[in-house]
Amino acid sequence: MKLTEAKQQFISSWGAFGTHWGINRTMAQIHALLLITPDPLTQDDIMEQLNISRGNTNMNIRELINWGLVERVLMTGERKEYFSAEKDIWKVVKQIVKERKKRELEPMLKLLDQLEEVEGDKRDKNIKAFVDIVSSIKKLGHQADKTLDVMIKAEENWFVGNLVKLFK
Amino acid sequence: MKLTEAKQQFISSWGAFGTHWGINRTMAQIHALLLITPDPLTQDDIMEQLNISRGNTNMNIRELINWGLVERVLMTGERKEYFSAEKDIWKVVKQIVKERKKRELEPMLKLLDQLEEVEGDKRDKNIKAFVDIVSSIKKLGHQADKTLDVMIKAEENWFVGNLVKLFK
DNA sequence: ATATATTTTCAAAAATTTTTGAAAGTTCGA
DNA sequence: TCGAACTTTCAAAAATTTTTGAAAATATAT
Repeated sequence: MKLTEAKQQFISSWGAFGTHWGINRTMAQIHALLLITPDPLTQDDIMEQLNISRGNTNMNIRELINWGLVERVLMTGERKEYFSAEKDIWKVVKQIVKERKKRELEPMLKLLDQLEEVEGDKRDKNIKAFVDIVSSIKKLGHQADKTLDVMIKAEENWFVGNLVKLFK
Repeated sequence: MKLTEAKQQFISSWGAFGTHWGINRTMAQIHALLLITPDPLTQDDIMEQLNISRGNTNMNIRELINWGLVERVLMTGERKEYFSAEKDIWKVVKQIVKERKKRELEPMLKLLDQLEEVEGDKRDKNIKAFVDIVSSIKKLGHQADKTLDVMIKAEENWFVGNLVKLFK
C-alpha cells in the first residue's frame, strides 16, 4: 500500500472510530491527520487535505485544543498559526481518560450520590431495586475513578509491565 | 427526593450519558428503566413509561438484546413477551466491554496491521512518522486487548481487590 | 493609522440520526 | 382454519448534529 492511500485509510477509520465514542468525525479526522504528519500544519493545510470548510476546521481545532490533544505552535517569522498533535500515544490516551473522567464519570457519581438518598421504605420492592442498582453503579464507578487516577499518573512501561503480569 | 422523581432523573441522565458513548438516547433510557424495575416489563409498559412509539421501542429492545444486556422473559400463561435487564453491574460492564472490543477494537487492530506494511523508505520523514504512530497505537491496542480479555473473565471481587491494591 | 493577513463567529443549509405509526407479518388459541 | 393478539418492518417525518461560508473581529507589518 502506498503512503497516500494508507494515510487516507487511517484518517477515515479514525473518524469512523471516533463516532463510536461520541466524538465527531471531523474532529477525529483532524486529530488523525496531525498525528501522522511530522511537522505542524496550518488551518489552510488541514482544510485542503481534508476538504472541509474554514469554520469547521477552526471549530474542531479549538475543540482538540480544549481536550489537550493539540497545541498551537508559533513558527518564528511566520504570521500564521501552526498546529501539532501530541505523538506519544500513551500520553494521548491518558489525556483522553483524564478529560472524560472529569466530564462524564465525576458528574455521574455526584448524581448517583443524590439518587441513593431516595425517600421511602427500603423494604418496598421498587425502592429496594432502585437503591440496589444505584448503589452498585456508584460503588463500581468510584472504584473505576480511583483506578483511573492512578493510571493517569502511571508511566506506560509501568502500566504495561505490571498490569499484564498481573493479568496472566 | 421521591422515587418517581429519582427514577426519572436516573433514566434521563443515563440517556444523556449514553450519547457520550455512541449509544442512542432511547436505547440507554430503556436500559435504565429495565435496570431499576424489579419485574420484567412488556413493550407496552416501556412505551408508556418513556413515552415513545412502538417501532422505536421494538427496535431498541432488539438492539439491547443484541448487546446481551436484556433478555426476553416468558411468563407462564401469558401471550405477551416480557423483557428484563441483567442487574449485576459488573456483568453488565463486562458484557459491554466484550462487545465493544469485538466490534471496535479488533477491527481497528486488523486495519493497523495492514497500514503498518506501507511501502517506501523508512528513512523518509513522512513514512517514518506514519509507521511510528501506527505501530505505537497497534502496540498499545494489543496490550489493551489482552488486558480486557482477562478482565472479561475476572470476578468483580478479584478485579477490585487486586487492581486497587496494585494501584496503591 | 491604515491596509492586509489571519482567525473567529454564527445563522442558515446540509447531512445524519432518530422517531413515528401504519401496514405487514407472525403466533397461537379456539 | 380463522381471527385476535402481538411483534416487526420500514418509508416518511421530525429532531438533532454537523458543516458551510460570509461577515465580523483581531492581529500585525509598514
